[in-house]
Amino acid sequence: MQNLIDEISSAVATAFKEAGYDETYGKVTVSNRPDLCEYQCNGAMALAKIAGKAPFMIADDIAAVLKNNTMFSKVESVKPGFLNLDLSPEFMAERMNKMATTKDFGFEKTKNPKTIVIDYGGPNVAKPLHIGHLRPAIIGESVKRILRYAGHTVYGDIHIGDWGLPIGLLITELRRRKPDLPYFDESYTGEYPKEPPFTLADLEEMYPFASAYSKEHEDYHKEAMEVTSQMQKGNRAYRALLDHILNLSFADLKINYGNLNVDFELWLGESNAQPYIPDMIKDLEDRHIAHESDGALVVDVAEETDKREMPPCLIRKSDGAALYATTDIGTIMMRVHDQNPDEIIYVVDKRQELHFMQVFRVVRKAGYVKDDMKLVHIGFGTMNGKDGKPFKTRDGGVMRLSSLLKDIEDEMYNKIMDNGDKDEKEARENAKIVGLAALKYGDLSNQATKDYIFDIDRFTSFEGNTGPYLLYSIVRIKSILAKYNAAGLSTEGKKILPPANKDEKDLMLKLSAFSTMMEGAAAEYAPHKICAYIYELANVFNHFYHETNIMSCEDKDKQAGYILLLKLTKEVLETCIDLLGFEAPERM
RNA sequence: GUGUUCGUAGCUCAGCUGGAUAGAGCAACGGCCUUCUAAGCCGUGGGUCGGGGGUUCGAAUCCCUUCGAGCACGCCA
Repeated sequence: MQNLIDEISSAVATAFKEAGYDETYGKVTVSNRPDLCEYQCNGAMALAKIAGKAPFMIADDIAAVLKNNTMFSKVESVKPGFLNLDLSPEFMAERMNKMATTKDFGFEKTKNPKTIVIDYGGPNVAKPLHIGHLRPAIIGESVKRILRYAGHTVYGDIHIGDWGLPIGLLITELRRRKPDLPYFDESYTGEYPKEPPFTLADLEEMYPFASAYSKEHEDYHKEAMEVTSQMQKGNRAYRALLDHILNLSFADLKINYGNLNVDFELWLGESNAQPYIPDMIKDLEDRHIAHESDGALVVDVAEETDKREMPPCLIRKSDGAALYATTDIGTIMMRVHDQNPDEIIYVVDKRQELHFMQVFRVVRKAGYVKDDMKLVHIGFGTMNGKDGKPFKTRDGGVMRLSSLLKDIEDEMYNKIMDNGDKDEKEARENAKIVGLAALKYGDLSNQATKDYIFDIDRFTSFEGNTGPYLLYSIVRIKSILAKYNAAGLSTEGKKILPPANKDEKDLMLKLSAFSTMMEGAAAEYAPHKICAYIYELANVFNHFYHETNIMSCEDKDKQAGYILLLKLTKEVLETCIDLLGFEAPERM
């Protein structure tokens, strides 16, 4: 079903044509002066100069044509040349009923469905998730859901860091501690044990130790580099250890991402891209796309139109090792081979903008991606503390994600209990659900590209533009729907009636904006647009709720109409929060 | 140094493909619970949209300039 804005626009455009003007000026927008009208068209003013006619005269002509259109209850041309429009209640009701009974509330899926890979994880093996992994997970998951809702086929890839020196360090440290393991016996030819010789906790303790130790001891560092190199070349024992490390890490990551309500279709990592690298480097050399510079192999990616200095992209170090960019190029080749996507989206810290610009240019220059392949870097900003500096623990360290989640859950729990809830078990469960919503909404309601201030008190507040406020609004609707059903009433055969007052109409107008909002959110990868929308929707609902007595309404047709309207509101809100990656409890 | 992002109310943020009086929330102050969850609703005060110039009938929005802040700039990932 057509967008409301488009439907109105096309009616106005037709009027422009009928009045003898260029119909492309018939664009309608939601009014920025709700006290004056619901929708407005400013086309007459833009057209005035070209048409050589005063803008208000044009607006008058258009208004005259539109006067008889039953879509509108008010058509007015105002002073400089505004065209002000109100929709008729009957048209509004028809629109609502259609919306309530059409799939996805009448939102039309894209006419050009794409295959998209979205890269939004980036954790490292054997290291716990920390605060730095929060934004990519939250934003990436939401963007994935939004694009999927828009009709695309989307694969989320965790893109785990499982290839570099960290693995070498772990193996080196393991050998130092347990030299007698069969993995370190070069004459050993049998099967390696199925059970890992360490736990995840061991690994999490070993890595920081090894990392620090290697910085102090040159020979240890060299050994780790050698082990890394051997592992990358396919050393059987080291690969077996890598598998153990990966298995433990994956299991743990699944739990931790699960707690965030985040999941991935592809559990691939840097190691999976390695098979593509040797041929890729050879190809770049053979075709003289890459050349040597100070002993390293680089690809020039500067373009004439560059305003900035564009340093070449390094793809091989002078010691022969691959780097970050090399792996990312290999990963793109792997994705082209496996999913053949039309678009790849990276949800990665904005500080890496230059890196992605270089990588994207290399793959284009080398022709590794089709010309119309879209490569996007959604660079998100830093999560800062209240002091405006990057968020840290009290002692200045990097906070674990699990600690952060626990802090928020506890904070929520205390607030719920303070609020007079007596059931501790339910309070606990709700604290988890509402806490996650508080966290995600707090993050997503900001534009992804901007830095933002993480303020646990503000995010978990029940008041204002917060996750909890939205959930509360949904719960209120659920409660009244339950009461209606419990009273043995039914909306069978009933319809949403034309709005009788401003509160009803405002709610309907806001609901009608859903499709347009979704199009914008999908086109711009902008979860914050959904946040802004549901906040406004919750506001108009709460206002309506406050002004309207539903259960005590004598007129059963009217009452059923209200219920249907609330049901629609609830479904739209629930759909939206699902796209943001959280859910509402039954009661609060 | 070069480039880039940003600067909107005391605080946290929307608005930025140009339109009518720049919007929310928090904080402050004042109302509304014997009636569907007051985690709600209503109201009051608070802004020369960093400064200056330009384009335009019209600029928070586009262009230039200046000040201020963050970030990135070949062998880490």
